Amino acid sequence: MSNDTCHCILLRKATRKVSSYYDEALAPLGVNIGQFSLLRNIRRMEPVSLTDLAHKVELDRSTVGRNAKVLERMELVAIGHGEDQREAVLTIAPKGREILEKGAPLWDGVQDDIEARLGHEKARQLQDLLAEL
Amino acid sequence: MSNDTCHCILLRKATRKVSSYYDEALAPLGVNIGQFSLLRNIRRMEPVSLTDLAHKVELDRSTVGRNAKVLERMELVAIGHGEDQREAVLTIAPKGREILEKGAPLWDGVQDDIEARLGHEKARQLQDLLAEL
DNA sequence: TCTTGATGTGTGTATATACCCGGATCTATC
DNA sequence: GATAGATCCGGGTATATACACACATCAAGA
Repeated sequence: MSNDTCHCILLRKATRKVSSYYDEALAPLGVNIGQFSLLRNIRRMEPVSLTDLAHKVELDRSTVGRNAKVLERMELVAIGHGEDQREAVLTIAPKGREILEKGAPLWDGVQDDIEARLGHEKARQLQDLLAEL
Repeated sequence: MSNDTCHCILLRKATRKVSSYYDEALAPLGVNIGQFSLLRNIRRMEPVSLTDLAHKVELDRSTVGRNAKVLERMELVAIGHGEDQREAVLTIAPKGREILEKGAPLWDGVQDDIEARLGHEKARQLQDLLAEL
């Protein structure tokens, strides 16, 4: 019984499902929604340190560090050093900008699909509820 | 902009947050919410094969297999063979039943907290919305 | 300047998750 | 009864995520 009403489990299922929608749409570009979103955050803050970025996206620093490394290997992001030699400074690489441009309409498509399915009212409700958790 | 309205990213954030609520509550028992929930599902279906369990919890078979292995190492679950020699059959071990009993009130606590914070109305709304995704 | 404490990373470890592939077993068909 | 196709699992590989610990660097004070 309880498994069907567990807020956590239901959230996880929904997250896996919705993630796959975005992942499928972005697949032609070779990135998943987590990477695409991280890329967008980096663009908005670049040049940005791992710590600042991690704070922004509300993920552990080490997690962001490892995710960033994947983006670096894909040549979507450049990881350099700031004046403070401790800082790893992230900037978007040319290929990364390309992905951002090509990915925008794909992301829009999924976003629109979801809102169309739920309706604007419910989509808004959902976001409000998630923020209250 | 878009990162703040991406259904997927917001879902992920909410999921991580809510997971931590349950994880903290269950921490004294040494299990997390994913393990506890899996345990509950196994109890409900035991003896159950990996494939059937995976189908039930909507996770990949290999994922469930690996998660089950962790539970086996913790001695919460026993993994044996059915008549069909291919099947890995899961059953709850004595320690597992203990965890299930002790965990129930802890799980209830978190569940109640969340519903108290949101209110029954919104809690219900949330679950309905998640199901529509 | 030297020491100390704070800050920023990277790595080790562990779980969660998915996809793919290979090996074992079962089943149906001939 | 033997073979072909279906089914089940395990392991390899890759990303995502967190926590703890060690190392490097910086900044402030003696």
